[in-house]
Amino acid sequence: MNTREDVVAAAGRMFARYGYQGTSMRELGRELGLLVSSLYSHIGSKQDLLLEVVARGEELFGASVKRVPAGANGRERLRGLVAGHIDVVLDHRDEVRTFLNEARSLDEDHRARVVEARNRYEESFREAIRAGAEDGSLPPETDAALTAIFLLSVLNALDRWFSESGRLSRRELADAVMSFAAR
Amino acid sequence: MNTREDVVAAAGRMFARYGYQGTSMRELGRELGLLVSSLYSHIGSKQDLLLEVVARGEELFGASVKRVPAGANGRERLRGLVAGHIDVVLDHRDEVRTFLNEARSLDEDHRARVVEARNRYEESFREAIRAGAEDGSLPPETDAALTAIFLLSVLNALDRWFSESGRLSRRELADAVMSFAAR
DNA sequence: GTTTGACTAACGAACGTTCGTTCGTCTAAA
DNA sequence: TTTAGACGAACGAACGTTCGTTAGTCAAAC
Repeated sequence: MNTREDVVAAAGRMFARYGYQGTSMRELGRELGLLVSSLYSHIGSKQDLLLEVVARGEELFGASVKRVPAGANGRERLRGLVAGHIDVVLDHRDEVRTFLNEARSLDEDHRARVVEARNRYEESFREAIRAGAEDGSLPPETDAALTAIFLLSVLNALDRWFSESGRLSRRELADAVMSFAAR
Repeated sequence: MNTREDVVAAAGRMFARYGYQGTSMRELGRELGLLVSSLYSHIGSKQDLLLEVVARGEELFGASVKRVPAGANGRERLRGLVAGHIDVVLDHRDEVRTFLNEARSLDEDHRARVVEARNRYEESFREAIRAGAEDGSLPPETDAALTAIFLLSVLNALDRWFSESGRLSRRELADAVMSFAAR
């Protein structure tokens, strides 16, 4: 017997691996040992499923920002954002992948909401960098906009190569990412 | 009247925008003012179309590597690779996007070939970085593997934000990317 | 100078399959 | 006795592809 939670989780897994359009409801059912029609006891539509997975990704990043201590200096806040991002990406690969890659399959309104959430998130990086450049914890000439984009480019690509059993720990990875941004 | 070239170009455009699975042959036909069936006067199958677009992306990156002067020192070679990558990404957005994002829709053999091509390409970055660390043109402790990944993460994300009419020129962008690598 | 035949590009109908979704029914637990 | 979860059949629409056909072009053969 499956719960709604199982269905959403399996959808996340398959959306991340095969994409939204590449995932059929029949295959999703097979993943859970169910017939297609049985899925509709748990969910309203395939689009709802995507919406839910993407929303979870969105919330994970939002929660990560909130966890960064507000009192710290710019560099420490940026470090907190980087470490938080790493954790979110590696601990929730399916939701994050879907959030990052499959948002284009959302209807226009929801896609716009995702874009806005991403902008807000990126702004929190810019803000920390600007603060760091002013309080002296980061090089004063650091370009906040460009640095934020570069950092997020690196961070969002993580799950394509980073392995928990690899050469680097998460902490070492965060160090390496930070030393890219701040010198 | 359309040529085979028109069909491939339109396919690249649509694969880049909507994804392979998100592009129907009927919509591709509509883009060209043709009925679906007419497409098959020019191509063998939808998969062939993807294969061709991806192969073009592959060749563009391969050609870019060949354009880098072999005599230069490590840093200069890396700079050449970075500048070449920027040009390829921005001058051939459709093919590159399809090459980077839609390779998973290829059958296993061709996908494996793409992965191999990407590894070879990444290795040329690592090689230049290692050479630079040895010949003194880059900081001696530079981690070639990690730096290559970071650079390519940044470079591959370019077409999501870089605008030709924006604040940065391509040259300035290359400078910024290089200063990320070489610190 | 006309005819022939190969070739290209496009057509419209149809193929079998898969898609997401709906419906009424059954079963087992609450 | 109610109810939630799974079933199996069915829906119309869309999918990629194939088919036979047609109109137009161009060069060689007559």
